[in-house]
Amino acid sequence: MVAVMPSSSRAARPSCTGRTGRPRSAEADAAILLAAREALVDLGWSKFTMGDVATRAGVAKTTLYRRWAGKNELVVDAVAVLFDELELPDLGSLVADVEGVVLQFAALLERPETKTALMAVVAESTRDDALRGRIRSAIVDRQKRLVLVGRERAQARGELPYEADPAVSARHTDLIFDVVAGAVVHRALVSAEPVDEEWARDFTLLICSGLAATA
Amino acid sequence: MVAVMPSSSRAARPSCTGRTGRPRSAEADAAILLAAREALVDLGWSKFTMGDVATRAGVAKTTLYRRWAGKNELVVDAVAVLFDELELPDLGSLVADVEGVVLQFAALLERPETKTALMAVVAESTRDDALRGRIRSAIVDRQKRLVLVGRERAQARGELPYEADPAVSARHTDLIFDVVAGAVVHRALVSAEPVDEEWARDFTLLICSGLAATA
Amino acid sequence: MVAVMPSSSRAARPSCTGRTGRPRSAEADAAILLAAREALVDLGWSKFTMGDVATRAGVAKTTLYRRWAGKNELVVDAVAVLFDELELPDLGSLVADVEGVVLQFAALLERPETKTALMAVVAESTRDDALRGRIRSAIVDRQKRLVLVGRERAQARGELPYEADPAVSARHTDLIFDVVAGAVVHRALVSAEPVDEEWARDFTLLICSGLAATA
Amino acid sequence: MVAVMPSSSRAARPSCTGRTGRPRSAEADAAILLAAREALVDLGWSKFTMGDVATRAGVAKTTLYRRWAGKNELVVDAVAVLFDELELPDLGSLVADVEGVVLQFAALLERPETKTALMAVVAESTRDDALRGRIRSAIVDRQKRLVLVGRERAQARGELPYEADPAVSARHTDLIFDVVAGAVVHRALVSAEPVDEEWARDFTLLICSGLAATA
DNA sequence: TCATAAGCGAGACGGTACGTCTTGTCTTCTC
DNA sequence: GAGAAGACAAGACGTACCGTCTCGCTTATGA
Repeated sequence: MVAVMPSSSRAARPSCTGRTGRPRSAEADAAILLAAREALVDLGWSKFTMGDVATRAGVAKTTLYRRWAGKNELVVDAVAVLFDELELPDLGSLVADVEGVVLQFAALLERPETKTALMAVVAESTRDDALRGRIRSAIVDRQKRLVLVGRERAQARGELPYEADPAVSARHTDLIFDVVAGAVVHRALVSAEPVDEEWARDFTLLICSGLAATA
Repeated sequence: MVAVMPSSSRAARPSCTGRTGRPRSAEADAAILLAAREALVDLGWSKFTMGDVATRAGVAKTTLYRRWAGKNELVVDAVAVLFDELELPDLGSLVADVEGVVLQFAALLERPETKTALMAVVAESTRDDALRGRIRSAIVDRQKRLVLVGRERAQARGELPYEADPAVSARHTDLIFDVVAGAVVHRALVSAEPVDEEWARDFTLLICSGLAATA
Repeated sequence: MVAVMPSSSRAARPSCTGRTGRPRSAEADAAILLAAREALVDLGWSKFTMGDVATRAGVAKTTLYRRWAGKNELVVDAVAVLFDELELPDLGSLVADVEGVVLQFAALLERPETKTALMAVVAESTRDDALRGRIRSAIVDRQKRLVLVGRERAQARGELPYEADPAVSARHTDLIFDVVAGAVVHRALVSAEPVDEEWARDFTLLICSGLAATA
Repeated sequence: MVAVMPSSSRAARPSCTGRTGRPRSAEADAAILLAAREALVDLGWSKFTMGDVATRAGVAKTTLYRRWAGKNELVVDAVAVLFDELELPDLGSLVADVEGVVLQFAALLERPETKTALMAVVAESTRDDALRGRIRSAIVDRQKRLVLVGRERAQARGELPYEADPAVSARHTDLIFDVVAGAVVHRALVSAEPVDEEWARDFTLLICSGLAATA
């Protein structure tokens, strides 16, 4: 389990530079992110409003806007922490590890706050480079660790060969990440079919066979 | 290329049932869908408004709401037709066919109207069963034909074995569809990296190897 | 009691000039005016809509607009007939006659359709000369007969002198009409106090004393 | 001339009770009432819209709705202040005073904003008790002062006797108010004839004769 | 008798206003 | 100077009516 940085570390700089005046409340930060997740659960993305989050958090709207530029940024931060809970189980084989993480990821995407928020912020990010960058650094890149760890374990076990060229290795990492994450997301949210053990087994078999064959 | 049904066939109620009264204008239908695509290109999802579409189409807002319940439904119909342009090229081998359709799909996702709309309506559909059904019937299920055609060709060529059990076959179709579509969408929209020929080749190789190995 | 002309006689000319084609339905006319009065009772002026009247009358909106230019005109015709029911009772003295007609008029203004419609169309008529003319000919001028009859009776009884000059006589008629109608309307609708027998007696006494003194 | 209370004192809630938060703008209040009167002049009642008033006042629609429940309430407040400009001239005799105030009132009713608004809000008030109360307190009751002052002066001059019983006195006040206001309004707005000096003289003579005779 | 012409019900149409909601900023007072 | 409260400008929302239109049908005459 990767250590989770305090969520405020992603928010707009707290009062570091100018040290005069009342410092920002750390409690407010936590309350806002929690309230944002609750609001996502209760309302979904399209009825999610900044005013509602402020009310739930017992905070003034100004306090939200002082920390986040808008609802997109706030929701990215609110949801990102959930993704950090993912971890690669060590089940003794590549196939078992992949299947385990697929099911973990599917469980995460079943949570209403994740389900409704993830696609929404990605949609917004198609027109907002800064938001895309935020999603990438807060969510996407952080989870690539799972692929890296998985490959290392498989290599240690002798299931996959070592790759000498770091560029090829990075390309490989990205490819696997897109395939796994994309397939699970598509199954869960677009096809709207359950990512159950059967599907996970079929999918894992397909991918791992491909990996083994192309190695 | 699959024949495209007239867009009004997807709209709420064409003047089929009730035969009295003034019939709905087919021109209005076409103008609205065109205007909706233009608005998506110009404004993206979050600035897309029904009023703006009405103005662009030279139509009253009520005319939109008479046909579609809201912007979600309208956008699904406006974008669905673009997906019908996809077709599986016959390039002589499974690998080449898959690579071709991956690049086609990537080109479609590069179009600003598709890029911005697809994730947005999927995000909304997580809270709206009717919308989910509409997406499925207007977009998802219609494109599974690509997988079916591809498999048939590969089987005819001897690249893949015939599957006797129709249930297994359907599971297989869904799996491949989620893997291919999901991976391309994730690469293009979440990772926001180009789906170029190199990536398409790597991805196709991985999948086809897996398919061959698990056959 | 003055004979009431059929209401359609006030509507835009029925098919007199061009005599071919299907003639307008007289039943529709009656049904519409009745429905209009019912709608005024149920909804008041501001919620009164042409579409609602059409529905109540079991008639298409076009049928209304073929006969009346808008809701103002329709309502004037719908309520005008109610005013024609007023008549001057012959109670043996000017004071008694005036008191009787005041109470009749007050009863008419208590009816919800009259109450809500009269002020509304007068308000609209301040910006619409044609409407003002329609109100005058359909309502105001028709009721001046009450003043004329009352004066004639009073003159016959010797309570009021004969006026030789017709211009002075007409001025007098108008003055009395405005005073009586205006006072009752103001009491009933603006002050919103009951026009009961006590008020009618006080008012009649004041006016008749004035008439007697200025004669 | 009676002192006019600041118009905001009639608005729903000035920032009296809750003392936190940004206080309501007094400038906005004044600008809105002015804009409302201008809109009445330019457009009349039926084309008068809240949105138009907001635009004219350089204010958002929400700012209007925060203060007034709808156009009825706003217009009552916008027009009420004009009625406060009426005052009873002291011309030495009851007849002259009444004639003076009749002409003043007629001049007020000639103003397009008053003409179009007064009857309209009265019409609406027949279905809205709160509005009726608002009209009464903002306009009707405030102007009864004119009758009271006129009677006091006439009593001081010996033109009218003192009335001992306060109930009779109040009844008398209401009667005279309804007769004078009603007659002028009816002449001006219903009959749509000019309230000129000749009519004012005839009317005043009739009323004062009646008052003298019944005293 | 049958064409012509208007009336009629139904309901879509372009417009416009409604009253509410949300956004992101600003203003006031309190801590 | 942060924070809570809430007013503010801006503008989209989805609904309701308006008055017009376009259908297909009905009902009268008059050729």
